[in-house]
Amino acid sequence: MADGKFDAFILNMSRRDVLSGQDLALINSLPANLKSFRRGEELVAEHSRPGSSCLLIKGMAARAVQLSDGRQQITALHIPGDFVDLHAMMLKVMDHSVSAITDCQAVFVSHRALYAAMEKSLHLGRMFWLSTVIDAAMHRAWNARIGRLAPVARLGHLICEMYLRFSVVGLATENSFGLPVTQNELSDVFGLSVVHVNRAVQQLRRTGLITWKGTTIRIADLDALAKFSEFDPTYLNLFIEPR
Amino acid sequence: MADGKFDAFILNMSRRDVLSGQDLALINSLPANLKSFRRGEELVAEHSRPGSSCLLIKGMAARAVQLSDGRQQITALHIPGDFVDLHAMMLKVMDHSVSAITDCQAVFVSHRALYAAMEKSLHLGRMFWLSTVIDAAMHRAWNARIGRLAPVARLGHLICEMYLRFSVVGLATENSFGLPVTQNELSDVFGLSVVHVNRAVQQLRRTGLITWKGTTIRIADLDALAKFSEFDPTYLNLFIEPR
DNA sequence: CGCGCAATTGATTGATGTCAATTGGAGTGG
DNA sequence: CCACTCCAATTGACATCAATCAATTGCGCG
Repeated sequence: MADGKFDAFILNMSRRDVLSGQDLALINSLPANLKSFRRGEELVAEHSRPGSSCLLIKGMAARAVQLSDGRQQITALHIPGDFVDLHAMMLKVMDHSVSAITDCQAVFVSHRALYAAMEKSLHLGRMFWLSTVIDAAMHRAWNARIGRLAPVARLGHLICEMYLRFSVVGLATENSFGLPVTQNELSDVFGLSVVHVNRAVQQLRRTGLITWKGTTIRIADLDALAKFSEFDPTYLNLFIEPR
Repeated sequence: MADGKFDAFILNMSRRDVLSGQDLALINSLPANLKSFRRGEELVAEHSRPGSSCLLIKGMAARAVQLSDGRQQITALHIPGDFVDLHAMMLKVMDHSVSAITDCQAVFVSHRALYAAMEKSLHLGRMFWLSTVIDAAMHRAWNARIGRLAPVARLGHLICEMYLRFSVVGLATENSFGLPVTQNELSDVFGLSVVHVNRAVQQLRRTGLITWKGTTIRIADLDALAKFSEFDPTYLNLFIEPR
């Protein structure tokens, strides 16, 4: 324990509720099986029945729903500290896959160990529940983004979200962060063609609201970007509440 | 208790796991505050902090994310037996609203009572968790639908989903069910214009895969419709598993 | 230096939104 | 039972948006 594997997850949860010493100890003593993945590799396969759930430690991963003709929709982007696959504990059979967007590291915790920890602390159990319910809230926001926002606004909205999420786990500076996602992957996030994503990126650059060079995004004016993109951070649940 | 308010919810859960006698008793003894709503009324307001969660008994309701200019995206459609707002228990602040699509009835159960029941049965707590995690899986499927399916396929996909869900709670016949949702509401579900929804409806009718008169939809060939619409029911979790 | 992937561009086709009527059907009052 | 109203469904014409196709450019890395 205290080897830091769970630090980012703890940061994440601590932004939403106070964790007791017992909760922290239980988390840190979870048996964690560290694995590394190369960009493009699958962490969890669609239709599989995982016996353990993965928590991302390093790099980025995506959940994707696959279509029969090979197209896919990315339904979530995950960053260090996200307990990505807690859903599998209740769902039993994966309705989607999780794969590495960059080289990444994740720890796998068996469902047996998670059940045991939850029995010792009902509150910790609720924290796990909370984590999946925030995922659901993000799914809703992504739905609205795809369904109702113009392409440029979709981009701005995602940038606001990712900036805040990276900030929580200490991976953003005052006004910039790294987003190692290709435009092709973004096209699967936004339900657009690659070409159109590219045009949206350029259009967003022209607004002057952001600078985007390589994988580094610098936000010139977060409030203005949020307004421009109809971004309301409520769904990220970044407030401490007893839960 | 045993007044039937929770029957549809129990049907729903029983299709996913075995409920013990204790679980059933706990559910049926939950203090339930019945309320009626007229079409268009709000059951739960965006940004509110509900102290209780609602379970739909009769009629249909929709979750919707609102945009500043009045547009909205419907992120879920709910039918009798759906414990619609369990999410609020963990989220504390609503990131979306729930409103009546038809006249409807719902019971409200206080979070205090739900916490108490969950303390008596960890398994029941997991059933509540499961319910929200299935919602998340549906959100993912809806994401893929909006992002990657053609308008006609989106319609077919929704029809498959609603048919199965209505079947579970005994509200569908062998091959038909009632879907009291206007094309205008469907446009907010699919992220399309009303006009285009109308054209998609007609196009789907022309395939002969369904008949749709008034609010009644008859499915001529479910397998063919599912194939046509890239519908894979995995995400609905319609299998019994110990959870 | 050259390979390979990602980003970018232009031209074109096809899909979807918008606008403006019109039709159809259920319910209401006379 | 008929006229009227309201709302949902439908239609056609047209403008826009976004996908597709086909290169080309730019950049990181061996």
